Amino acid sequence: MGATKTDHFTEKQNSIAKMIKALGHPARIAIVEYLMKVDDCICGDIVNELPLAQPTVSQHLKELKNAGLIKGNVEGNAICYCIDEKAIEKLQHYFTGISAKLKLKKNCC
Amino acid sequence: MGATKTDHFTEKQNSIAKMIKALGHPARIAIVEYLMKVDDCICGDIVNELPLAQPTVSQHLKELKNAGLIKGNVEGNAICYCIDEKAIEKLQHYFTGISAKLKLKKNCC
DNA sequence: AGTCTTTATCGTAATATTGCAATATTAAGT
DNA sequence: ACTTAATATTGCAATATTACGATAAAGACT
Repeated sequence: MGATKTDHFTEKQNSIAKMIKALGHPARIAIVEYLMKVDDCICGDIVNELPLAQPTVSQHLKELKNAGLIKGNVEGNAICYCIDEKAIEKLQHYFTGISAKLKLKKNCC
Repeated sequence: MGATKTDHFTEKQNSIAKMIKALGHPARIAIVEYLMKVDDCICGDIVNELPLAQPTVSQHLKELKNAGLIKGNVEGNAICYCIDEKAIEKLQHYFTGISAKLKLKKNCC
């Protein structure tokens, strides 16, 4: 085995898991945090910022993009990557929802 | 290679990535969502709820516990697993923080 | 056209994850 | 002590992820 059995779970569960999984790596957290504080978002700057080789960073960016967490814009020679605000909001709402429901519940442990 | 280079990132980045990663699997999302809506949280019920074999579920529970997302309480013969509210809140705050900062910024893409 | 710069892709090695059958462990009930 | 029930651990096969060197692709510049 080794492959996740996605077909046994709901669309929603798979979809949210995919987004969350994309952020489940320190390099990708670092990328998002960098994009958050910077005004122009050039790929090359990200490569310089991270302690990883250029192909590795490129791969991480691809995964973030694939999960819908960032968007890429061709800017002449370079590429400008930005956080997709809506995706982050989706995650925020997901956790806010869980938190709210937990507060209405008495936890047994 | 194949191993994440955690030593090149900050403690915070590694720590949040670890929590997020633990949720980045539909089975573990399903477990958390199940624990959220149910009043007693017996391991056996989770096994029955999920479309996975008992050892697999046990492993997922272990990962969630290891990441601090759930707590386990021995309840006689069975084990009661509950969501750790504080962990979820931490995640909620993390995403709320990003969202808030993004709103103060003009995104270029 | 040739060159430089920037980013992506390919190929591959190392490691991690997923999933399960078999087995072990632990506590309860008899 | 024996048996049953619930959960964990072990061992292993299949697959995925991470990382990077080498190379390709695409646009800018001369």
